[in-house]
Amino acid sequence: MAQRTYGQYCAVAQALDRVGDRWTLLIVRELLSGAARFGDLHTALPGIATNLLTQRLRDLERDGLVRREPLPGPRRVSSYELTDVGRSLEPAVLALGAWGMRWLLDAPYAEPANPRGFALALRGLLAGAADGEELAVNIEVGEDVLGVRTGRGVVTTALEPLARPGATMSMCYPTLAALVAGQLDLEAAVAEGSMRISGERAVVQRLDAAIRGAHRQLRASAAVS
Amino acid sequence: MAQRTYGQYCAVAQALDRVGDRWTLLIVRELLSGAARFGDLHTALPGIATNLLTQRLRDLERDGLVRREPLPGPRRVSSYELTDVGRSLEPAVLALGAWGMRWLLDAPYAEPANPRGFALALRGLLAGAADGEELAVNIEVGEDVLGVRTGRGVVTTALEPLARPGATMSMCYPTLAALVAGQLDLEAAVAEGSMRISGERAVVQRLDAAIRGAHRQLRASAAVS
DNA sequence: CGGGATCCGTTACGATACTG
DNA sequence: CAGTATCGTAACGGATCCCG
Repeated sequence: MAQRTYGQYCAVAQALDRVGDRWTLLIVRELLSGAARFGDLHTALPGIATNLLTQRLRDLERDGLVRREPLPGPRRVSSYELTDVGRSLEPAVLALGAWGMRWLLDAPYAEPANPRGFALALRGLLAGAADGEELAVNIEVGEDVLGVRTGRGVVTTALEPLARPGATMSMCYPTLAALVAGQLDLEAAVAEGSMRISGERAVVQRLDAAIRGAHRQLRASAAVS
Repeated sequence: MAQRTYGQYCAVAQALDRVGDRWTLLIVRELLSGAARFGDLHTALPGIATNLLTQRLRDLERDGLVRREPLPGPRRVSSYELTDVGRSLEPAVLALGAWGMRWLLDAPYAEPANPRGFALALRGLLAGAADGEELAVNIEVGEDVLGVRTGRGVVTTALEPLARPGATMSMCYPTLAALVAGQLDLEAAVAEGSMRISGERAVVQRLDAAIRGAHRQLRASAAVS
């Protein structure tokens, strides 16, 4: 938001002056799962015009949320990644996602599949629910592998597989969506054959318990409505 | 955002489809401190056009975040207040504010004074820092009185004075701003005469400690930048 | 006077085409 | 692939007017 700023003496307004523009927070959402190239972002943000994506990235760079790094190689290809300032938006993005989740709880899965979105969603789900649990799981879904690790107060998810996972789960995106939205639990998914599991069964069950715990919290806070 | 929706299968996008429009989250911010009338909102949101404020309130009402209630009296005056769905946005708004606070830490106070904004800011500051502390303080500032109460895991602030506060503080808005921004602590403010205190001195000191604790956390997370 | 509705110029956005 | 250029459309901002 270069021109239309609120300029209020208010922290929320200051935040929105940086990330309140259309598409901006969704770009940040993507980058919260790691660096990305222009084309990655353009794919993950269906409907954004290329000039607008350029504009937003320039704004974010100017405001110190995003750093642009030229990739090695002959072609002048850049990679965009969050600075520490940008990354520190994660709690706010997760809080917004926790609020917005209620409209997905009963929604059918919709294309296109967004690996980064699911990585972030899992991080948000597990952040409040998996304290103390030490888990390391790879989730194979479509072409992608999400590495999920929870520890003491820390949850990390990445698009890279973990080297030594306690277990590996394999499924398609609609199944993962149903799982994250709390429409399906692991038992049922395995029973109906939409998910395959290898590795330690107990690890998977603790993950399931954590996810279901997170949904209990979500449903409880959404039920007031 | 009626027309331009993201429509993605993503909780963040769903949230932004409801509160991602310009001004919308600032309207919610205002209403988080209690019901308000059209004119109150218009005053608190300098620069918003009246037609736009009307439009946003209608959108929020349609999406179930805001309820419109006719006030008693001959004139057909309405009051707008958040529904439970709307109120459940508070964590996200506070998280955004915590992130945006860094641009206020070294900024000079700017008009206009926004009592509701300060009430919310205090809530955000104390939410993470005053656990266990039982405090009840009235803050007299300008024409307004902010009632601040912290208890076990709960912080409430309102534009109403508390009936039996442990202490009462009196100051002007720039002083309150400096306090909330961590530019000034209570000792200094009292010493320089910009603040008057009555009631239990210990209560005020515990409040001071809580605020300074909150700023330690803020500075720590912002220092990474 | 509070609470809007209407009108209109300006800015931002969205779609597509084009270029190094 | 990573943008730039162009252009029609939708949203915003400011002012004015209206109505009880």
